[in-house]
Amino acid sequence: MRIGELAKRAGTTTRALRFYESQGLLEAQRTSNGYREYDDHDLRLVREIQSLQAVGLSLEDTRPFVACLRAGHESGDSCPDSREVYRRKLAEVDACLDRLTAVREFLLARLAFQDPCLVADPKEFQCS
Amino acid sequence: MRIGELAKRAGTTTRALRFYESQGLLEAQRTSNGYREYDDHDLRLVREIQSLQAVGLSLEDTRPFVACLRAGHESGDSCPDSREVYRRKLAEVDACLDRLTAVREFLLARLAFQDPCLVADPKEFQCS
DNA sequence: CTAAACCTTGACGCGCGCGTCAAGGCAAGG
DNA sequence: CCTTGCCTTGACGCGCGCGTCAAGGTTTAG
Repeated sequence: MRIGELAKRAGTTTRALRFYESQGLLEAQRTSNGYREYDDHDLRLVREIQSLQAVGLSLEDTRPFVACLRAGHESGDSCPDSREVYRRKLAEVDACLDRLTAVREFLLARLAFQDPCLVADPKEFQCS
Repeated sequence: MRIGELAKRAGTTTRALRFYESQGLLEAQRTSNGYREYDDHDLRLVREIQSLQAVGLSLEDTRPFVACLRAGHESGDSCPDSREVYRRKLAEVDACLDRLTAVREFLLARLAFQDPCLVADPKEFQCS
């Protein structure tokens, strides 16, 4: 299949596919007229990239998964490098959760602080 | 005080302060030679901006807080517009927490089982 | 007098994953 | 023949909050 059909079947754009190729994530055969030619295996690679991006991994982070599939493994995350990416991302997510939880509590506190303005001295807290 | 001293006292850079001015967040008097001149009130404004940025608010979101302080209020978050920003940000944070929690569970599942199952439909997992 | 250390405006760079022209080649239908 | 709809490479745009020169002017210390 050519790039347009691959894009359609993967639910993405030709621009994205060409970008993946420029980043060395996706390769393509070329027909005599210079058109890119893909097969179902390439579709599988693109879907792998998409699902990983959906989880918040960067394109760079998807590299080991793609390499793992290219190496013939059934799933992209069965290789050590891929699993290391998972672990690193998990640590990032945990840190992010902590930070956001703190931010959330800060916001709740600030919102609650002046809500009792109806009870407090109206000269100190202005609610308009 | 001039811009260098304000930057030092606020723990930021002159570039940031000039950028705030270009965004209409910070104003400055000018001396005869064209230098910006600030006072303690401006320092207060800058600190307000910084603390809000630390919570994850964009510069645009700090605008109501600065305006609130300029209007003479004791705290930047005592005005309705500021509180609305707080509420909107809280909703964002809550949504982000939900997404990150889902991502975390996905990562844990993938790491736990050597033989992984297929990914669910790719949804948006974009979190700051 | 010179050098250092301030200040000014203006403009480009960066990360990241593409979107969006631009300018053209190739293949097939009418 | 022309149009339509694919395809090619190349290059700039975007968001956001500044960093980082560039090319000067001003003030102060020695």
